[in-house]
Parts: sequence; structure tokens; C-alpha cells
Amino acid sequence: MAHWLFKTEPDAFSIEDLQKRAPNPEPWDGIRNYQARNLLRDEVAVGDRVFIYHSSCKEVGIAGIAEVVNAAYADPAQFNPESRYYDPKSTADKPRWFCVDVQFVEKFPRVIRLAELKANPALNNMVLLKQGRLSVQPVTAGEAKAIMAMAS
DNA sequence: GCCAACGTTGGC
DNA sequence: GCCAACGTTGGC
Repeated sequence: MAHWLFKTEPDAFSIEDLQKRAPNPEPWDGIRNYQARNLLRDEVAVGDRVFIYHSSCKEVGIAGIAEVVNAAYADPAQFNPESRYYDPKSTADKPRWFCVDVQFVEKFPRVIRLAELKANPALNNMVLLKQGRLSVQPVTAGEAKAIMAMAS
């Protein structure tokens, strides 16, 4: 069971929104970055745990956990001209973008702030802290353990 | 295939 | 709202 971190802007979709959907699955769509796409398509598996990270907001940090309940399939939004995620270069037999379905697991009692993550030596090599602009990223087992310890 | 221009992300 | 970082586009 692998761990991941998915970024979201809570004004658009937050851990609370995900909680409201429970126990229904929620498509994690709109990923339009190739590195993130490749991870979603090739690596993210059913049963994996996902840290939900709130970005571009008042309280930036990790807000809770989801679980992957469906592996990658073609993101329907890429075929919808009305969608902001529409991609005219994508075709049904050769989809360019993928999404997975996630399900709410847990909302942390408080958001683990970015500053706290930065201050934890166990997280020095976290992708989140080393590389910007990646909305789907791997989290090592050790990092996941350290994050869980901070959440309780 | 290089690289300048441009657009987006995302913390502050 | 600013701006640094960095991904994407497109001319050549």
C-alpha cells in the first residue's frame, strides 16, 4: 500500500467536501500536468492512501486522508467542451488525461500546516518541500508515518 | 531540438 | 496582489 499527496484548492474542493460525499467515491479529475498524469495512470493503485493537501488558501497544509477506490480511467472532463478541463487534442481511443476515484477516510482534527511540515526533519526530503507545482506526488512510508504522528 | 515568451502554480 | 519557480508552446 503506497502513500500519495494530492493537492487541492479548498475553495474549489476541500476535505470537508470529500467528507460530505462519503461513503461515495469522488473522481479526482482535472489533473493537467504530465508528471502528475503519469503517476496517476501508472502508479496510483486501489487501496493506496492519499494525504489531502489544501493549497492557495488561508490554512495551507495537510487536512486529511482519502483512499483510492478506483484506478486510473480517462478523465471525462477532457471530452467536454463546456469544461475548463476540455482538451481538444484528446480523443476517446487515445485519451491524454486520467483520473482516479477516491473515498473519504479521515479529516484531521486540525490542518498540519506547511510550516510544521517544513520544521519536521523527518520530512526534509518530501517532494512537497523540494519541488513545487506537482499536484500528485509520492509520499514514502517513513514520511507517511511522520505525518500521521503529527496528526494525532 | 533549442530557447524565448508566455502561462500557471502556489506561498506569502 | 506580488513574484519566484517551473511547465508548456511555438518559431526557427
